[in-house]
Amino acid sequence: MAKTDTKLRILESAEQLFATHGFTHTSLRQITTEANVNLASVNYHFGSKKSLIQSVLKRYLEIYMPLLHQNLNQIAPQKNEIEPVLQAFIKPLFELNKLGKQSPRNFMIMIGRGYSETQGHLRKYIVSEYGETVLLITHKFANALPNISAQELFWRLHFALGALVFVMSSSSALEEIAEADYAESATTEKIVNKIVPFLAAGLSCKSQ
Amino acid sequence: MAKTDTKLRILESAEQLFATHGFTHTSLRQITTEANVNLASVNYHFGSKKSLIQSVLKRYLEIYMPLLHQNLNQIAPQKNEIEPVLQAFIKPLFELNKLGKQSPRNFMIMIGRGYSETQGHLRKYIVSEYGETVLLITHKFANALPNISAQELFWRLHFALGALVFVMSSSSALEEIAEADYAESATTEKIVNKIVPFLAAGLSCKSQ
DNA sequence: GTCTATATATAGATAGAC
DNA sequence: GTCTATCTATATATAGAC
Repeated sequence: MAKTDTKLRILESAEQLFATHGFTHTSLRQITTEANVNLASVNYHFGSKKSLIQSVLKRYLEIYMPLLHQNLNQIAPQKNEIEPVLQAFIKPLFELNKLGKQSPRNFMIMIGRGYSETQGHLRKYIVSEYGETVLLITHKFANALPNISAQELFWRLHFALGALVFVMSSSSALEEIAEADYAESATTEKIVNKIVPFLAAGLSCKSQ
Repeated sequence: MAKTDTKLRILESAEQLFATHGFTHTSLRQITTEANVNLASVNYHFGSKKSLIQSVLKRYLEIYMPLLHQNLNQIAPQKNEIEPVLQAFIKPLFELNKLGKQSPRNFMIMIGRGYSETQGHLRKYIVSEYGETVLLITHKFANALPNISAQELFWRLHFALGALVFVMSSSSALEEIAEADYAESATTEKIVNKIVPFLAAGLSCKSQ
């Protein structure tokens, strides 16, 4: 066990615990115990807990956002063809499997928590750091949904994000129920496959 | 200021703070300061913080669930007529306005937090306490969506719940953005009106 | 029922030896 | 870079006077 990977060990344990229990429910003591490193090493390597949280999210965004950008650039969605756009979000999500088995799920949960627990800081960070990709996102959706106004699209995209984040956050509880009630093993990938047509229909519905 | 309403004052302050900051982010000191009562009175009236959380949720469920049951009984949804079913959930939600202006929003947020912060305890409580209404819910949805299997419906209902809970939780941040970017005042009621057709389309989409 | 004072636990952060 | 020991802040909960 090389001592130089202390920083990485902290990142991996923190990610897992943040996704499971939330940022504030997770103590530095839990993280360092799980990572098998000393308590003080978090502050040595990251400065503070807040900075550790940002590092964990950054690690994902640095992989995910360029892949998303690339995928979005490769599609030319036709009118009302929304599923290819959604797939451009899904495919790079599962590229995160390379970091760890639970990473796609953890990433989504942290995005959700970043929205509701950090007073919009995460959204501002994404816009400032990945502004071009954010523009590309709205552009591709606007192409696929030319009849939807910008503000209507704004709300629908957040409904969609919410549905995804919520099932991921509650997925351990929901998976248990699904398995008990329907003898169905519900992996992250299966849930995502179920949610794509749901979101596609919602995003492209007629406005009243 | 009658001293007998200490219990009510605690409930109201707790509700507001729980919805804004979450259960664990809210301290008994914050609650009692906000309610202008003594710190020790929470434990006198409720026994513990955990029990206070349950009391706050109970207060809403006791009003909401019978109204929901009644509304569901009054509809006879035809095939693919999903909006009346959704309206049966929405209408009693705004009956909670009687308790306070922010109550519908707070209730939804607490339902969401109860799902992801309490390891499924809330869901078990609802099923055990309002089992008949839960059965009625699945029954009405099954009537409106006869081609959807039970487990597919299970997931779709949770996607819908997630979308609703997420926009409510993030609504203060999202409202700010919506107002800044689209000069649109986004009240809880407006958001709900936007989400109903979105959810209706998603719930009744064709399975792949 | 309400108050003060305090017990008890646990959090994040840091100083200083190695 | 890593460790022990500890500081400081804050949390829930309670004992006991009034």
